[in-house]
Amino acid sequence: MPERKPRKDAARNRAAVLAAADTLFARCESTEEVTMADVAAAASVGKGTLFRAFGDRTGLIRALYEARLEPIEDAVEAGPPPLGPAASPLDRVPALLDALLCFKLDNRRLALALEETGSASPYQAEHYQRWHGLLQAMLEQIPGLADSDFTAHALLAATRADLVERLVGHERVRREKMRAQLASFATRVLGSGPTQGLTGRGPIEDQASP
Amino acid sequence: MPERKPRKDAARNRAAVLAAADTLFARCESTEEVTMADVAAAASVGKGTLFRAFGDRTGLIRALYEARLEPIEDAVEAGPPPLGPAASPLDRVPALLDALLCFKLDNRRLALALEETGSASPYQAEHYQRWHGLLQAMLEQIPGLADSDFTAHALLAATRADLVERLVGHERVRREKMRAQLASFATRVLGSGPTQGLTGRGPIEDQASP
DNA sequence: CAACAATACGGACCCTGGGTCCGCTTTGCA
DNA sequence: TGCAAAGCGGACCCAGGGTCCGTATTGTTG
Repeated sequence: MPERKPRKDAARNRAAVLAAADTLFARCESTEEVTMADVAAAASVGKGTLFRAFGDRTGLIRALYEARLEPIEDAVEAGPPPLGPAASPLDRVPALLDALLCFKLDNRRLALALEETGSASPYQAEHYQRWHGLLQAMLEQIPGLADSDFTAHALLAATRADLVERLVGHERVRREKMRAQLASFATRVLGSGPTQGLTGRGPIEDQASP
Repeated sequence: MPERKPRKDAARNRAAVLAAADTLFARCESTEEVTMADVAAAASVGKGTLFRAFGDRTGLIRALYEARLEPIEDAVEAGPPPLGPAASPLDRVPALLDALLCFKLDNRRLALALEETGSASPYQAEHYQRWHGLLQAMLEQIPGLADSDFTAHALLAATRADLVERLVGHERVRREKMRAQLASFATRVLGSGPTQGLTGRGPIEDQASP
């Protein structure tokens, strides 16, 4: 494959931009108040460099987002139950939703930015496809559950960044409460209770937004 | 109250703008490709007039949206069951969701535009509050259902414009199929089947998008 | 080490598109 | 018919995403 290794300065600049963007996004209320010029300035880099490295605004946000998402992907792909592949669907579906919820709680700004960016919102993001496909496959293994495609979408919709933002930032719902509510909702949809409850702060450690 | 009646030409222009915007939005794939200048030109009106009448882009879209929404609001507020207030919650919740879904199916572009506009998406729209409040009140009357606030949000999330757009425009799910899936999903969440099924094209007649 | 591609840099520049301003026109009341 | 008040419209403004290209770095080759 044509994977050519980048020049040293290019790599350094890319990292600087990522770090600067991360800081800036975390500091402000909405990512929309951070301009590309701001990011470039904060990273001590020219706009040209910024755009060459990430293509466009969406590319930058996506890069940031996917880096943060990696731990969860690993945990789902090869981690221990209830998130990992060894768990039974009845446990794993709630676990996945909970992991996603926690992720959005910890990365509100970023998730919000990504789901708003572009036109067709989160549905065109490649990782959405992954979550949906996985969830659907799990739902299909649950007896008596039809419409796995739609159901997967509907369950994921309950973890959307702007809903989370609304509940946490506006209605002041507490983290644990929201996790419990989502779990209970999922349980209802699945048709019977899971074999174990929620514990701890979240399935994956991650830097919380300030 | 300080409700002063507008001048005749102002009223005419307002109507012209509304009509022009409607046509333009219906014609294009995404409302984002329609600029305010386009709307003004199509309505044979200056940009100043346009902005004076609606404040800003969001105002225009909202005006269009709320006009379309009125029939549903009436039906919910004072219509016959299962949408009207006489119905039991177990019938009315699915009916409301179905009405909302049909509305979004018939007004995809518009709903999409509104839910994307601004930052905190649909949750800051005043009509969302209404649907949510109503739904929550109904859920509270259903025995054995906790977390009515969250549940209402989650159910509404399943009718979000971009999800509808995704299913209909991308996955090519047929209208009736989607209605059935949503109904079935709602049923699951409510904990038991409704006392009647779906019939007809939709609860409210409305111009379909071309 | 010198020379030279190839690659990257960066900030001046462009352009779209939302929103404003203000001199002119229309309306409608007296 | 006269005269405010209300409204009109399009020239204008400006933020901000994205591009361009002359210059600077890199690292490779003899």
